[in-house]
Amino acid sequence: MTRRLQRGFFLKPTLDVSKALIGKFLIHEYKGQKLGGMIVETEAYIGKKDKAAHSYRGRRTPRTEVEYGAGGHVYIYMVYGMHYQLNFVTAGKEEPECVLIRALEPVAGIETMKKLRKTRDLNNLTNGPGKLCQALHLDKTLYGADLCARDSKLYIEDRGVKVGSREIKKGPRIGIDYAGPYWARVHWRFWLDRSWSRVYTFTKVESL
DNA sequence: TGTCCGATATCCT
DNA sequence: GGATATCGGACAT
Repeated sequence: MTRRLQRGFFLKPTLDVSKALIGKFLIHEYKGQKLGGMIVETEAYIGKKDKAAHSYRGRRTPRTEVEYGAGGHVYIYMVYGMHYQLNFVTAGKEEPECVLIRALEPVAGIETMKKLRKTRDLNNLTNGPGKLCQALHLDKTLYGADLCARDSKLYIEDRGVKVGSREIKKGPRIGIDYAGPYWARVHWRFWLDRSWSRVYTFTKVESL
């Protein structure tokens, strides 16, 4: 049984949504072909109080605007001038919270994704937030897109994969040292322990 | 208008 | 493990 996630899925506490997304399938229909895979790593950004979030203390700019709207919309932006980062808006209106998608296990359209990524290495295809955007051809044009719209080219599927809570590991988020020791340490990153993504994860943790 | 620097990836040694 | 590519948002001037 496969079904697309509907609005209600995203209108919940952001940490819950971050964990619930593990094991779901992110699909982008690009040039008539499905590209995507199973979500295996996420991070929560809980606006207002979270110093690591773009919407810290309610910062509201053209970039963060979509975070103040309804859950289930896409917040995507560029970092370091060359990588995109895919996020989903969560929680209620006026609460600027979101989930960053950090890694997938590639499942659909693998050959096309290899071309987009210019690599033959399956283990290097979607194991990072910038990499998965390149593999699925996600860019600024998707800013504000509605994952729950009937005609959306980007959506999340529940394909019936069961993930036990014990299989979900958690740890500090990546690359946010600027947020100070407290926010850099909260365990708001989640990953599927059975996935190869743990290799990526553990490497990064060692370097913290 | 100008400056700073980031929720990274890659290539090199 | 270290350098560096390369854009544009945020905020100060």
